[in-house]
Amino acid sequence: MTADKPLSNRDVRRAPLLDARAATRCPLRTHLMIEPPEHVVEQPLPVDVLVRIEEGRAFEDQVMAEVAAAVGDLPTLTGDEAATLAAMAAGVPVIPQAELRDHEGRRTGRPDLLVALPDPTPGGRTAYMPVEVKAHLVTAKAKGGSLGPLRACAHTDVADGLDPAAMAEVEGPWTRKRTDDLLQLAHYQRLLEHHGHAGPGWAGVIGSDRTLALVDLTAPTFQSWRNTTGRWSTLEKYDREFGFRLDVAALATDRVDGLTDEDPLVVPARSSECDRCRFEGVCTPRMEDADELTLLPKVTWDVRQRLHASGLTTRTALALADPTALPTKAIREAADHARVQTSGVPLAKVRGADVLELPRADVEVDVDMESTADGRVYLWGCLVTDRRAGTPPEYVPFVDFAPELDDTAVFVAFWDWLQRTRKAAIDAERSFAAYCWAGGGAEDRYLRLYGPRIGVDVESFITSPEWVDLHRVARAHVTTGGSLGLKVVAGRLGFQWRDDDPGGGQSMVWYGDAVAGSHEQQRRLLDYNADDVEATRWVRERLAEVWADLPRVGDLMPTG
DNA sequence: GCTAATGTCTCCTGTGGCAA
DNA sequence: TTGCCACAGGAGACATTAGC
Repeated sequence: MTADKPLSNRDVRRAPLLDARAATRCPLRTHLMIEPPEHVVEQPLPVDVLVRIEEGRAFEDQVMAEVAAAVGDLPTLTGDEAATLAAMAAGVPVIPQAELRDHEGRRTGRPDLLVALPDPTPGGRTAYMPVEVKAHLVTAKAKGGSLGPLRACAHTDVADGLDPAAMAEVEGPWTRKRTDDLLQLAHYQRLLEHHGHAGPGWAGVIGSDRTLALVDLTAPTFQSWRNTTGRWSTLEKYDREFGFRLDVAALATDRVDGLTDEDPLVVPARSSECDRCRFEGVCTPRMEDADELTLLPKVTWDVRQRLHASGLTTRTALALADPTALPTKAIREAADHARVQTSGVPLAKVRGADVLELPRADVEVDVDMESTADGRVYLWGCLVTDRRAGTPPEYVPFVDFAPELDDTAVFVAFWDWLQRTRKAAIDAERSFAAYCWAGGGAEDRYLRLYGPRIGVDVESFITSPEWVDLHRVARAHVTTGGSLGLKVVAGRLGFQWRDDDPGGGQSMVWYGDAVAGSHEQQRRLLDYNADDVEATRWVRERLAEVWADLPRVGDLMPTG
């Protein structure tokens, strides 16, 4: 299955070569990289993102070193195209850090490894499959979000030669489906085809547990766009996505060279990529000016297209639409978000939430934990409030900043204190409740991790009415017109954090300094955690106070 | 009894939210 | 950046019903 027809409808010969990320990247970013706007303010990546990237590179270096040790005689290419072509021509079994270019297809790429396959190409050359090293899981526990049964081996098995077609499927785990990984491998496969060294479509990903998972790029994998009967292979999806970016790049190049004044093929639309894109400061004002629909939660590009087709092209138009005429629940919710965003109110009651059902108790404990990058909790922070006594809330942290973290001991101290506090409340004939802002369920997950480890029954506590997820409560009652994260909801209710940048990821960086002995960063982490538990208490108190005065989302109208 | 239409249920899959 | 979870919509399997 080769790309036997041009992927683009335009003359792309002057467009720059696009790398493997182009097919998954925002197409407008591809355009702006070629035709950058005048005033781009470079936004440095968040520190925690940079740390993750660095960890990913370190992992890759380590894996590559292990592969080199297993192979014994690995050539050193470090991105040399001529050396890569020479190595392939010579049939070198494993080629690291390859560099491939395809000027006709306007492609360039650097696969981590090229591994020779047992059967040659129809042209009699050595066939290769591309292999990428990724610092994330390549296996899944179940069918959901997977490619199917796993075909896998140890990463060092590349030293002995691989025959993916002859490998048996592994019992148990499935192959995780990650679109960005798959399209990247498809990009390398097309590069190998260009040079006449492609295999039949096998590729591999070495994951964080050093499993080498084999994938078939020709297998039906993706739901065809607006086609419910067929499925596309990874290569077909890649061709469609890459071909569109080529169109975008070709037009951008022509505009830069003054050959056309045709409008760009893409307009700014919000996606998760925006948060780490250097053009975010350019696109967001444009989206605000255009009253762009994708500024609303859950309005993806596909939903936006459906709304445009029905004549709803702005947030204001959607806010004014008759809810009963909107086709799906998701779009009706998007219309409610539009009402909040266009009316300028910070918070509104969701439909059907007339009575505030917020569990309260005489003794209330707000809980928030912080954990290390490898998933061990070093801090359980608690804010205890005795509402009957009327005394000020007290922050009680259970923490270990030692280099040799004993996270189980931290949990034991936290759990014992929580149960003692609960028992004392009940003995004094007072009601008790503990609150968290769970969202993704991190607190529950860690309780279930540590509870069995120390032999205590956390399950009956988690499922009891005494353990309250305030995020769930908030979701059932209010909308911000956007995120329902603690930072947003508490902020809309007037809470202010002491630290300028109280992001969860930032705290991981502070933790590294704290473990190294920085008392300043230890204090900062405790303050940050104390603010988080104070914020959940604030949400509970303020929500009860302002509930009666909050507008109903159905009553909101766009202003201005 | 066979077939097609319809309804119900479960699983799959994509997406978003949240945390670290 | 990754990982996990929740949710919603769609697809497919299966059961039921109506018409012949």
